[in-house]
Amino acid sequence: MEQLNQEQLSEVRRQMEIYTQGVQEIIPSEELEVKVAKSIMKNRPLKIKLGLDPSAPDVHLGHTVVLNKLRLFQDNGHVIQLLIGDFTGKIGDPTGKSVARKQLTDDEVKHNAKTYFEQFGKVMDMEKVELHFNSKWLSKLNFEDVINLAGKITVARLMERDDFEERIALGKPISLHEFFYPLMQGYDSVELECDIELGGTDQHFNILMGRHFQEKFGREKQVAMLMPLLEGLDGVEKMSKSKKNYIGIDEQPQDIYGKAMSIPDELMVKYFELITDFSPDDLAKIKTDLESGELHPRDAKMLLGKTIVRIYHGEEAADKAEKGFISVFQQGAMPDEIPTIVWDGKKEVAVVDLLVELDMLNSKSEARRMIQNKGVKVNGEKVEDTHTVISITNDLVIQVGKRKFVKIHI
RNA sequence: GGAGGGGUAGCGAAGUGGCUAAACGCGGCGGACUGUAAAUCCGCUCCCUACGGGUUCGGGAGUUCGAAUCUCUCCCCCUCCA
Repeated sequence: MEQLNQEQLSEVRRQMEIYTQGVQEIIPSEELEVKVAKSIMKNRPLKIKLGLDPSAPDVHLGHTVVLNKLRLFQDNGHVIQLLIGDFTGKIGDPTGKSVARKQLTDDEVKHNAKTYFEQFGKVMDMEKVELHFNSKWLSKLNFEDVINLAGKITVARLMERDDFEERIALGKPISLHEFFYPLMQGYDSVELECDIELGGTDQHFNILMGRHFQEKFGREKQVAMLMPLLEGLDGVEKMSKSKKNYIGIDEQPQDIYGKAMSIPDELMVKYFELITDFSPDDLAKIKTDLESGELHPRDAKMLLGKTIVRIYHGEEAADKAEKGFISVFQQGAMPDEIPTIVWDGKKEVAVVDLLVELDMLNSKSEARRMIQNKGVKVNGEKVEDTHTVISITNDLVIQVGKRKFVKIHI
């Protein structure tokens, strides 16, 4: 290999520092540096792949851990390859569930891809992103091709996958088709000739399959970059839509702020590290101040909430969200902005009916319970009796629990 | 192809003719205390025309005064052997 000059060498170091920050694992880490060096020397951008599940298009903060990293590559002139697993999605990820994933129509896939595109735009420059669908090549393989592909990997190797190992130990079933999922993901990397594949640590096995197959097909092997998984609001499970423990980047500022405030303290630092734009120095200061007690955990969390809102909605919205939070939750006032619902029903309504019609609760029984538990307020006054009848007036405010408010307009 | 085990509320799991709208645990929700954190405590957790009524225990049909519990049948899942 030709020698890098001094300037190029420091450029390699600069980029490496950026890329490796906050990454859980790089496999193998030396190769990343080689790739970056080559790219700089030959002035050829690296291709960074990110695989996406076409069935869950709501982007939340968990995704942004990876997206932020991609963005850094993009900022330095490298090419991001977004791969929509439209074909793979039909087979189903081996998650231990017996229920087969429902097949998506082409329209749904397109729609979901578009949603990704719009939401990713908040983090990266979509103009420069390459978009791919793996059905393009996977749907063309015939049975012979598939057998050939399968011949390039051993069963023993496949069974090393944590999930499979676990299920074998527990005596749970593994369908044969599930073995093909890693094969397909690996083959995608062959097709895309990617230099790096990014993903969460849960993608460890699949991403290494990319290396394996690239080698079998005589291509240059990709580097695996694994980002830590972000736990959701419950502090235990990985953030995901199905667990309902997520903060969506599309959500309202107040909601984002509020949800951020409800994360367990132990998670704060991790959130700061993975989903905010603080510099390593700032992060270090927050950490030490928290430890010394100089920074109250509550205040740190408020800073976190404000920062997240700022990133996705701007400075102004962040200020507003914080002020709203202080007045509503710390001082018990009513929020400034309450969703308004136009009421064209009767003027005199039983509370229980009202709560259901406003869609604040699912059934009258639930409404009665909620009232008995002292969780319903009308214009700030607690409703004591389940039989209460409300006279509807303009701007009447109904509150359920601590956070649900609705204002009525006639 | 053979043998066996199983499908109960969001999940896990009791219950095997009336006392079961169904124990218990988890989760979830509300309240108290707080910092919409943790811990703790209290209450709730099928629906409704609500001191009562209606529909629930994989689907359907039956036996019975009465079934999640018994019979038949269909569907689905799992384990072991070949």
